[in-house]
Order: sequence, then C-alpha cells, then structure tokens
Amino acid sequence: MHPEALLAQRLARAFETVVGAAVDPMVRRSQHADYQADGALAAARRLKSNPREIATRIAEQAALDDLCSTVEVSGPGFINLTVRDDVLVQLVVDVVHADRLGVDTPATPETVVVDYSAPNVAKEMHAGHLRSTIIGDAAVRLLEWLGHTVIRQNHVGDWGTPFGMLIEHLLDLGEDEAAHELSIGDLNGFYRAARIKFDDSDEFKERARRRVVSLQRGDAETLRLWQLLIGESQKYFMTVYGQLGVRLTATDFAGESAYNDDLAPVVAELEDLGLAKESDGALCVFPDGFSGREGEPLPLIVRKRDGGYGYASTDLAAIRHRLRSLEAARLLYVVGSPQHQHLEMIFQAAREAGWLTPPARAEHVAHGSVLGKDGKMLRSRAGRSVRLIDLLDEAVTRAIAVVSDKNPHLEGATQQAVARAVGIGAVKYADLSTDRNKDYILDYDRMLSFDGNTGPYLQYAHARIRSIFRRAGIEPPDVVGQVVITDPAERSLAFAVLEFARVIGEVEQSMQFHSLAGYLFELATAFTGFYERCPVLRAEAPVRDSRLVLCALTASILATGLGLLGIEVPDQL
RNA sequence: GCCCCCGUAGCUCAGCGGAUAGAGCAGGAGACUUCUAAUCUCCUGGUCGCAGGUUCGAGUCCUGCCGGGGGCACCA
Repeated sequence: MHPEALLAQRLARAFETVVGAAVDPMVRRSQHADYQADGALAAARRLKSNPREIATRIAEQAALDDLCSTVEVSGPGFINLTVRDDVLVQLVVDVVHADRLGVDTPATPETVVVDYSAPNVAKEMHAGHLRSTIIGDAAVRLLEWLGHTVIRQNHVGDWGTPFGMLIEHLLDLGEDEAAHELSIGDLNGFYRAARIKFDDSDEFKERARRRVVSLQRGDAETLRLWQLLIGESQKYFMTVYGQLGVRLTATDFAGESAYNDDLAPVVAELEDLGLAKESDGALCVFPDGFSGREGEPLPLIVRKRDGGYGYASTDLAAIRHRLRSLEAARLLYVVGSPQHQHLEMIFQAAREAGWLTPPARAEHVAHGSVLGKDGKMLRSRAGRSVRLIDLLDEAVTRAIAVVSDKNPHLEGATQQAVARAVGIGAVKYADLSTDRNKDYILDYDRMLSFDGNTGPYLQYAHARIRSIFRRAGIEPPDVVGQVVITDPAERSLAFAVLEFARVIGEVEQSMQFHSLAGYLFELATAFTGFYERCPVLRAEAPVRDSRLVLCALTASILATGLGLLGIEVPDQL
C-alpha cells in the first residue's frame, strides 16, 4: 500500500472515533513534512469547534508511532507527518516484491468499452484524429494493464450520404486506379475530387443520390464497391496506426455501418417506451435537461423526415449494443469536446430507455484541439488540414536529426528505431502531458527538446539508468540486497517511487493522463537529483546494492509509465 | 438568446477549499579528472481576466460581467 493510503486509513479510524463520523483525512504530500493531513479543518467546521484541538486529538488517537517519526500539529490545524526511515525502507521493499510496482488490481475488474480514433472512410486522417487516437490508446493500455477487460471500438465513419458520391467517383476513375490512389494514401485528393464533381455537376449529383439509395437497399454490386472503399481505407488507417504505434487492429473496427440492422429495432424500442415522438415530420427523442435556441426541448433525431437514420440513431444503437451485448460496465468516449452536448444527450436517452443503469456508466473523455504555433487550428501552409501521417513523419525526421547530432555512435537501424521512438514519443508525450480538455500548441522544437517536461527527457532519464546496469554487467532481476536510505536524495526518490500506485489509481478514474506524465517527470527529476549526489557503481557493497534497487525501481516505473502512455523506451539514446 | 470548454510568470503549462501560487523554457550567475553535461545548483520573473459573494481560509466554490474557442433539428 502506498504511504498516503496507509496514513489515510489509520487517520480515518481516528477521525471516526474523535468526530463520530466518517471524515476524509485529506492526506497529501507536503512542503513542511513528508505528508500532511488537512481533514481536521473540515471536521472542525462541521463540529463548530477549534480545528487545532481536533487535530491534536486526532494525532493522539491515531497513535502513529509505528509509522511516523514525528507527528506535529501546525498552523490552523494541519497534521504534519514524517515517515519513519525503517517504514519507508519497508514500503520500498514491498514494491520490489510486488507484482506490478505496488499497484493493486481493481477490486472488481470491469468490462470497459473504449471508443476512440474514428476516422472517416475515404477521407484523410488529419491532425484532428491525433488526440482521440493517442488518448484512447493510453486508456486502453492503462485499463488492460490494471486487469480490466477492454473492448476497443473504432467508430469509423463508413456510412452515410457521402458514399454515393465516393462510389460514383470510384467508378469514374476505374476500380484499379481508385484502389491505387487510396492505397498510397491520397485520400484528400480522392475525396476532394468527388466533392468538386458533386458540387459542380448536376448529373453527377443525381448519380450519387441514386447510388446512396442502392447502397441503403443493399444492392450487391454497390455493396461490393463500398467494401472496396472500406478495405483500402482500412489498409491505409493501419499504416498510420503502425507509424503511430497504437494497438488498434482491424478487428477493432466497429464502424457506423455495423449498426445498420439495429437502427429500426432501436427506434421501435424507443417508440414502445414512449420516448420517441414525432416532431416536424421527424421522429425525435427529447432527453431530459436539454434545450435549444428558443428554450424548446432539444431533440435527438432518431428518424429523419425522409425515413433515413442519422448519427443520433447510430450512436443510440451503439450504446445499446455496448451495454446489452458487450455487457460493458464503463463506456469511454474519447471524442473532441465539441461533441459534448450530443454525447450527454445520448447518455441521458440511454438512461431514460433503461439501457444505461448503475453501476454501468458512460463518460465523455473530452479533448481539445491541436493548434499551430499561431494558436489557431493546425493548418498547412496551403491552409488545408495537416495530414496525420505527415505530422508524424515530420516528428520522426526531426528526431533523426536530433539523435544523430547528439549521439553519432548509434548506427543505421538502431538509430532509425531510436529516432522513431523519440519522435513519436515526443508527439504523444506533448499531447498527454497537458490537461486533455484544453487545446494545445504543437511545437516540434519544444516537444523534441531534451530539457524540461518532454518525452525525450524521460526517455533519456530511463536510458541513463539502463546505462548503469550495462556498466555493472547485471540486470535488475539479479539486483538483491537490503535497501538503505541515508541521503536526502535517496529519501526523495523513495517517496517518488511510492507515489506511482496512487497516481495510477487516480488516472484510472479521471482519464487525465497529464497527471501520470507530470508524476513521471517528478520521478525523473527526483532520480536526477539522486544521480547527481549518490554514486551507484562506485559505492561500497551494501549502499551500492541498495542504490541499484532504487535504480531498478525507477527504470521500471519509467518504462511502465511511459509504456502506459504508449511511449517506447529505448535502452540507449 | 441559451449551453459547454478555456483565461495563472515574457512563452508553454501544473495547481485536489488550505500554510509563502509551483514546474519547464527563455533571461542572469555558477558547476565537467564523473555511472551518458542531452545534466545539476542558485537568481530574476505573478493585480491567478474583472467585480461581487460564501468561508476561519478562494487560483480552486457561487453569481454577474469581459475576452478566446465551440455547440444548439433532419451533415456526421
């Protein structure tokens, strides 16, 4: 158990006794001691009594002598806690012997559906898909590592009116030529050409319209052509995912078309429940708590006036499927924040339909946009959206320059692999190290810097530790020995190591990966302080072994933590 | 008009109702016979958008403004 949990557990019992009610002891790291507990202040307000007095009684009642060397009441009623050295050592040793760096498996492993990435068939993946793909991938890695059952759902845009025009354009080009264009990733050109014809030619527009009807009717030849588009696009998406290094596979594709057969039954069910009502010729669900421009109830249009189905129907079919058939307890939608209201409406409708009931819950893991250096939506010089693959290639190209400049000893293939890990890692870290709700500015120079809170800095910190083991000629599993903590830098590093479990638990709930990133940066910072002050290989036997243990733990947490963010850790940079 | 997100150091960002608001970058001053100096230490730098309110205590919660972005019926 990590120190905060341990102290909180003990203090909670003391609060129970003294206050006569459950109080959160509010234990956290402190500048004034190892930890501080602020719960007495809140408790005093409830009891309308003196917080210092309560804090003093709590401190006495908790009898923390076996855990703390000093327990002091300070200021208006803070309880400052200094952990005993032998306890600190024992906690570190516990982590060494623990299965997963001291992180507990969840009490109740759940089935979690993660909906992320969601590119559109026959359309380029652009910078806008970056965040959903990266954040979703991190969510998947974290939840799987913790022991949850994770079902990845790539809600690909593979259905709808644009496919009439896309298929007709495909026919105009000829299947072979179209497949060629799509396979080389010229999706922008393909889509744009179709769009231009659609806008300029009434004849084409009419063909496209008829083709949509054929598609919806299930015409075999039309479906074959549609499949062709999907197949080529999937191949292309997989190359982008490959370059990005995310775990999405072809089996995770669960596009909008997957719900076609469910749409009519879902709408029928909503009608039977009395939730769907006709309005302006369309069939609508009006989830509770949403209003539009004129204060009128806001609809989810589940069947359009023309009888067709829109994305609200698809999303409702998807949420029903995920809850009923996949039996998910937690639904994560890693989708940009502009979709917030729409998703909340879907969730509310699902609750009203009785599909989404506790303990199952749905969460919008919202994220902001990627901006250019000018603070506006990322655009190429031509003013178009930036292709995701170009963005990634640019990062890797720059990383090659950085890596070869700084370490000329690395050879061809190794250098390429390291540069790729550094370049892609830098992009991911830049994304995951800030609050996902906010927009962030993509700046290659900053993200590829080895100074500051960046991916390369953390990869470097890890590589430095690996270098120690290379020199010592041993590997972490063979590191045995007692842990001895004397230097303040060792003490700081030990506490940093112990914080990992707490941070992981927090991120599991919040899906705020920047707190994991921030933690890893703090750990790396604590390690560098240790590295500067505490020689490892030159130390004498018991201290040397102890320091190797700290090195091994730090390297392991850095590798694991970065791994959970989807970032590779090369042995050397 | 209503709703959502954002506004913290020159720049990029943390900050969970609690002690003097923290990092990194940039700027200034130091430290290499060293386990990777791709580093470390110190310094400089803040009317936390504005104004009220709640509280023993507000960057954090509430209300109203200002500024930026986004959403609000048949595209997805």
